[in-house]
Parts: sequence; C-alpha cells; structure tokens
Amino acid sequence: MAFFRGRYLHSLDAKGRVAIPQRFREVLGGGDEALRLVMTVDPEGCLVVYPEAVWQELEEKWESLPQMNDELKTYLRFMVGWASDGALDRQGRILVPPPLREYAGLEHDVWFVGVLQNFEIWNGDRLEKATGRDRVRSVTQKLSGLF
Amino acid sequence: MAFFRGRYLHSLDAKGRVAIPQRFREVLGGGDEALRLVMTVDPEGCLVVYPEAVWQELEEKWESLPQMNDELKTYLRFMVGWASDGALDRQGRILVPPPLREYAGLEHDVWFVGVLQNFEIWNGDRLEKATGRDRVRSVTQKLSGLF
DNA sequence: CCACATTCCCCCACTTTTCCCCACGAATCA
DNA sequence: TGATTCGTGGGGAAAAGTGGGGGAATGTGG
Repeated sequence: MAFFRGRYLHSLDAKGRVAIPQRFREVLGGGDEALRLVMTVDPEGCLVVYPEAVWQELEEKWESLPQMNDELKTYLRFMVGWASDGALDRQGRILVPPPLREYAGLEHDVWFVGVLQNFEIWNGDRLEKATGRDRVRSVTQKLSGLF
Repeated sequence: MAFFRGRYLHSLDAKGRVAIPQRFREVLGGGDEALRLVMTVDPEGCLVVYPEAVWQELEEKWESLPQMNDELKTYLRFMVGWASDGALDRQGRILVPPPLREYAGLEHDVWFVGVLQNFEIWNGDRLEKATGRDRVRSVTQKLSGLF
C-alpha cells in the first residue's frame, strides 16, 4: 500500500489551479488510469483530498448507517455537501472551486500535506497553528495510551 | 539486530545533501539492497531518520487506529505530514528537502546522533541544549523507576 | 433559439529543482 | 609511499512546477 507523505509548497495560479505534487500523483495512480479524486473540507479549516476509490468506500460506509441520526445528517451535510470531484488536467493540476478556496482561506501559496490515505491542502498560517510543536506535544501525551 | 550508535559531525552542501555516516550505512544495509529511508521531524526540533522497514511498521500501526480521532489526526499531520522518503545516492548521501532543513535549523554543520532503531540529525546549538548535563540529570531522576 | 460572457482545459514556453555522474582531498592502512 | 575508503564539491541532463494564450464547452439572458 502506498501512502501520502510529506509536505510541499505550491502555488495557486490566477485561474485557481494548483499542481499536485508529483509524489502524490504517483500514489494516486496505483494503476495508471484517470487519476480521479474528490476534494472536500475539514473542520480544522483545510481541504481534504481523497483518491476516488477511497472516497467511495467512505460513501458506502455512510450509506449503511442509520439515516435518521441527526448527528450523522449534520456530518454528511458538511462532508458531502462540500465535496467536489474532478480529475487532473494534463499538467497534473486540479482546479479548486471558488467556494472551497474561500473556505480554506487559500491565496497564492498553499501547502500540500500527506496523511496516509489522503492529503490536505492548507493555508500556511493555519497549518502552522494546527501543527505547532506545542500542540503536538500535548496531543502526544493524550495519545500515549493508543500505542 | 544492529543499532545506530554514536554521533558524527557532517556538512550539508549547497544543494542540501549530507553524507550518512558510514557506520549508519552499515546498519541500514542489513542486506545490501537499496538503502531506502524515511526522514521526518521530532517535536524537540531535530530530524529523525528511520530505515524504511521500521517506518512502515509505524504506518501500519497508525492505519489500524480509529481515524476519526482528532488527536490522532493532529499527530499524523505532524509525523506523516513532514515525512520524506528517499534513497541514498551513489556517494551515500541523502537530500534534505528545504522544509525539513528549515524546520530543524540546519545550516552547514549538522550532527548525526544514533538512538538504537533510528538516528537523528541536529543543529549543533539545539543538540547541545537538548542534551546538556543538567537536563539529562533531571530526566534521569524521573526515569529511575523504569530500570 | 441565438448571442454573449464565463469557465475550463489543452498546449507551449520558461524557470527551478532534483538527481545522476565524475573528480578531488583528507585520512587510514599496509 | 602507494592504495583504498570516506567525506565533499560541482557540472549537466532530466524532471517538476509555474504561468499565459487560445479554443471548446457551458450557462445565462434576451
């Protein structure tokens, strides 16, 4: 299994396009088909991008859950409601739809961050706050039970 | 099982490359295949380097945990988000990507420090602060229950 | 149903980074 | 003192990221 790893600084051009880091394209392209992906938002304030196959597994899981649950409905309104699917253009870029761009506060410089099964797209300042050393140290304490 | 031990002063060249100490290469190359490794960051402010096999075990463990957990997500954003995998070039060097170089404050002189299963790469001043006698003395006290 | 504006995607061109390869110098050992 | 090993430096081809022009597609308003 190949995973998304690492962080890369890329730039969103005037047309709202960004190049996906080459390393991420390799992971996406397990078999070298179309490289389709689904992009949505994360409550932390960034965008999340899934390979289409991974996203579809999530959808099936959601489908199988009790649909009357209000919390689930709220969650789906968020995750699915923001979702945008697309493919890479021939230069390996994706187009970030204006609402998503605005949600994540993306200007010219954006960070790609790999987190195993998917990757995220961040505004630099927000990323720094979310992954600062202090924050990580305190989180590590709480996790120590898990592994 | 061979372990990483000792400290070595090497230099990062203008292109961001450093030679891995020969003793470490021997440990990495249990069988003399590709010598692949994964480099990431540590909250203490240095870089950590794992043989690829060791790193993959970590990833598998993380994958098996509940993915909705916010603390885990923060942790992965940090550990995996900074990770960079690579191989040694024919001179036994690795390329330290600019974001990692900056994170760890690496300039020309860098220290390699072996810590059993993995090794670290340090800026000299930071290493001195992190391993000063006073600090180690106080830490040793707290450990006395463990062994 | 037809103009018109807008969005999207292809192509091309430029710059920067990465990764080969070769070569030098210091240290070690015979 | 020659030979080998190890760390260091640089040249150059290839790859990756960036930006812009223009045609096709889409959607909107008359």
